[in-house]
Amino acid sequence: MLLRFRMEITKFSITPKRPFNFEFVGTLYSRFPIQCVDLYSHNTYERILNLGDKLYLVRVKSIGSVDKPELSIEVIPNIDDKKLIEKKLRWMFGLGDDLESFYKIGLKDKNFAKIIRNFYGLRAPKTPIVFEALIIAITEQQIALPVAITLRKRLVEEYGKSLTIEGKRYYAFPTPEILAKASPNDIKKLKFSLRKSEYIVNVSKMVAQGKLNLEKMKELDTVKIIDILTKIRGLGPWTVEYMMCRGMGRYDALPANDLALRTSVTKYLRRKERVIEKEVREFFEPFGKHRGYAAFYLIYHYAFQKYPKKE
DNA sequence: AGCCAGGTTTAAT
DNA sequence: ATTAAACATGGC
Repeated sequence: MLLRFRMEITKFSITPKRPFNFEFVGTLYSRFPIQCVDLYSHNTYERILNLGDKLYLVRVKSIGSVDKPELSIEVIPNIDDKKLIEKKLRWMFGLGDDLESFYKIGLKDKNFAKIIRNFYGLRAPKTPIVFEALIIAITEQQIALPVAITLRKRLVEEYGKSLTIEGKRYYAFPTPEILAKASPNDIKKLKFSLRKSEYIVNVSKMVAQGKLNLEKMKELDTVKIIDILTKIRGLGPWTVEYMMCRGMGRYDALPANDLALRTSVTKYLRRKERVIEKEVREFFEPFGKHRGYAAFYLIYHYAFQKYPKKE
């Protein structure tokens, strides 16, 4: 007779600071039909977290409201250290972000205030570790977002470890160690350009060998981080600044040369010709150290029009 | 069918 | 110090 094991589940809840609109998490991750690591459907966010070299599936649902947020969490398999998961999730959902200060500045502008009201409680999502944001940034260089996401999915399914739960296979984002061992030609087979493949393997090696500690770099000055990282082949200013926002939560960084951002600012200012990087920087100047957050709001204001919410 | 999309490097002027 | 070409896919 067969015994069926039921995987043990850890359950708990998190009370975020208000405002937090959990639905926007879903909108962000289900905008494109292609989903890979961050999954969202049926009002539930799911993803694999790699903690202490073990994989966990985390499921998050909202059981509160924007002004009285409450999240219910499930972790499979059972984990003793709930605090560790909570800390990660608070980071990933941007629950510690200073929305208040950002809103205070943004509300001064009549038009920008409209965007803020539209996206009230939207928090910028962050990757669990900086490395993931860096690889995502490299993947997204110079190609359309849906294309980049397709490529990323191939990379994840080729190199990410996976966990099968309730008959469904969930992929973790590939670790630096795994990508360090890959050959650029293999990654090229996934339809990456050879250059990007080389960038990815090279930087993964540096991280895996301990020559580059991205987590530790969070403490450095913005200029310093950009200085150090842009010396690495394949990492230009855009890539580093994007990584700083998405992976380090450093919103004093601004990926000002981002084409979508330039387009967004152009539309906002009702200009005919696409503004240049310098004008983007000037535009976000009033936001000070929240400029990256303001950029995030503006870009999504227009992105939601271009790629309307699915489901 | 052709142009463009959330850039960076290398190699010319 | 600026400018151009190469990289390469997929969506419209």
